[in-house]
Amino acid sequence: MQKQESLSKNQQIIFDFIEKAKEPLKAYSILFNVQKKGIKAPLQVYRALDKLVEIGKIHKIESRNAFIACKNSNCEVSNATIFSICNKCENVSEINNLKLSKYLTNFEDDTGMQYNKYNLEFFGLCKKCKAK
Amino acid sequence: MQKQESLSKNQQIIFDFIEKAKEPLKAYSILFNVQKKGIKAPLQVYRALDKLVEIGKIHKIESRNAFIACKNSNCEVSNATIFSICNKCENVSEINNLKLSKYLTNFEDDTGMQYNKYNLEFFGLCKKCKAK
DNA sequence: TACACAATGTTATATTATAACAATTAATTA
DNA sequence: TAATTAATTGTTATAATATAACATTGTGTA
Repeated sequence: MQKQESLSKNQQIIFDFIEKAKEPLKAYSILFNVQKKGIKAPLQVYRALDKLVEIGKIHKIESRNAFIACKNSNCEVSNATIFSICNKCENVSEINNLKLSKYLTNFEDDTGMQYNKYNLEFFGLCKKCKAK
Repeated sequence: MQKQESLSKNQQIIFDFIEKAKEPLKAYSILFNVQKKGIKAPLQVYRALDKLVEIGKIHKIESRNAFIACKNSNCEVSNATIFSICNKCENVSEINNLKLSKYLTNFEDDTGMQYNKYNLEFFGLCKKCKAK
């Protein structure tokens, strides 16, 4: 059985497209763009996206319903993500801050709940938009 | 002009319903349940939800597309939310941890971006589900 | 009272995502 | 290598989530 060392055909097509992009992509925008590669249906896209998220090659920006390639090798292990989102230009970037990620990974509340995953999204104005 | 000290009719109906609920509610489930109160269209629900989120009376659980009443008076000021989500029973609760929220509110990365809002969702198994 | 703006009502439609089922491909193991 | 098992694919239909556009009504304030 495939051990996810390599991606399947559709997964590879979709990952390549997301990785090349500079901003998070929406599922139907991906669909539109990979139709020339033979991917015709939403479900083909969503299945690949699900898998890619699962194995940590991409992340979903929940507040935007969009997908972005992982730039942080740690994520593949931890399933933990931290993003910075500009509310004006919609620029999204992954925050790679060891101190913060450690803090969150080790976080325990008083309920005895055990966390194996978290997703954090920071919103604000990026440097460029602030200057305007 | 109304200063949001009081809610409008639709806002109040929808807030009351969400506040009574013990779990996060989806927009169309809210719609179905408030139809007897005269709210007939999705847009009426979404408009009220938008406003209630904006003024901090409710929060959106982004990963679930669901809405929950705020149990933390600080949120109304800060727009900062931290949730704990059980992946099995789907129980969601707001984490009220001053140390963590301060840490996040004061967080600065090296991009010079200024954050005025964040949303954090922790995932795992709650005590009950872990025991099973 | 007149103005400005928030909120409402309504219809239509856009966007995001999954169900269900059949067929195929790839790794495992007997 | 044949049989087995699981992942992946293909396809059609449909469910679930959310917004556009426009007309109207309510409410606070100058």
